[in-house]
Amino acid sequence: MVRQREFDKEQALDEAMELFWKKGYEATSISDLTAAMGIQRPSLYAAFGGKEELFEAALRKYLNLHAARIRAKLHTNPSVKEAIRAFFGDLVEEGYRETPSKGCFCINTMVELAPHDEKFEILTREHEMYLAVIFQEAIRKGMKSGELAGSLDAKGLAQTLVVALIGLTVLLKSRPERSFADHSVGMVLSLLH
Amino acid sequence: MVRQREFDKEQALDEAMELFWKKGYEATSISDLTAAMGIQRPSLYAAFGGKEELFEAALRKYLNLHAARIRAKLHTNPSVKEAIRAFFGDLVEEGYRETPSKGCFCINTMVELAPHDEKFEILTREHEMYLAVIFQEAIRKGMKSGELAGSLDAKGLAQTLVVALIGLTVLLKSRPERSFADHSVGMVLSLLH
DNA sequence: AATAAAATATACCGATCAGTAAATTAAAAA
DNA sequence: TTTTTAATTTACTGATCGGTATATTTTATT
Repeated sequence: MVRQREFDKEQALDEAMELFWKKGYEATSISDLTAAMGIQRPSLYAAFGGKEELFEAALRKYLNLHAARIRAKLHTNPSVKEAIRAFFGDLVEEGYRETPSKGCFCINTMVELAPHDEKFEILTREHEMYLAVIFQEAIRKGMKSGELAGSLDAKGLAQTLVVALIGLTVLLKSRPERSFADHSVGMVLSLLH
Repeated sequence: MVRQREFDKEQALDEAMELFWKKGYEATSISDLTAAMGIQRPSLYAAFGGKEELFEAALRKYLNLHAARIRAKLHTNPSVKEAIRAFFGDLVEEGYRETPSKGCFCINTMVELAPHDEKFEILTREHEMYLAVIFQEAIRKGMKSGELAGSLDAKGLAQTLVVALIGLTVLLKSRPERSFADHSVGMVLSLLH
């Protein structure tokens, strides 16, 4: 009955995600996108609607992958303290290895679009709140196991870790001396003691 | 010998700074700028060179004002602890009052331009390092006066405050529940004890 | 008053922007 | 095999982009 799509929609969305992640919304043109996605212009509009709809789809995909990746990282190590330490260590490590530093697609969008578009304000806010919940779960787990003091404020601590995560991610884009990031990570982790 | 400029260059630069700060580099057009600055297009190019040069001039002006404002805020209160508490309190307060939240021009530039333009990577990095020095001076002052423990790591602590400042500023763009910001501020301030 | 230098205003440049109309091609259903 | 539906390709739209050529106006110097 119908001709079928010649490209893989998820794969094309992945390419769009990478490009929007790396360059942001305004600096990415439809021509950039079609080139990276390997499709023609009308195919993009037929499959994804338009630039903003495509951006939103790419961001939503990123948010899902991002949250899942963080949750997984926080549960690979039996020690919650070690897991969180490794998480921030890897964050810094990757920030210096990757060039240029794409940072976090969610954070990039909070800065570029959230202030002027309520849809992205909500989307990014809910993601950051969700990340706080993920950290909170890990902290509670450590408190239950006795690894962390039962007197800790799990929620406040988790929210503080998210603030530090955002701050570090943005700071790394300017490639400061390594000790700047390392000292900050150490200080933040000391809140777990 | 020559006709003199009919507009005030510093005043025009202020308008450009506000606009770039609010909208970022890519989303701000020359037409937006001339309208806000109240000048004609060729006057802009004659006085400032071009879009990127104007952006850099606006950013440099912001960085100077920003650093001076922070230094002043940290020295209005005889208690360093109270001064830092007030600083972060005001930051959160303003983040919720101002709509939309312009955030920090330096942070916006770190996210939008630093990863792809070494000039802005350096400019923003040096500003954040300078902010850390300003915080460090305040902390050392508190240590000398006996208000803060002499065992504190002033440098690391100052760098951590900068990371928290960045994280909070970005987070506020998504307008999270107030307690999110307040709890994080409280936790970070607890590092001063 | 004449001259020279720079700021102004109008109008324009080619390039690129996001988005689409029209024609062609492919493939499933009849 | 014919028909129908949608994906592809090519080419295009008007609008806007950053930047500038040209001509006019202003003002200090001669």
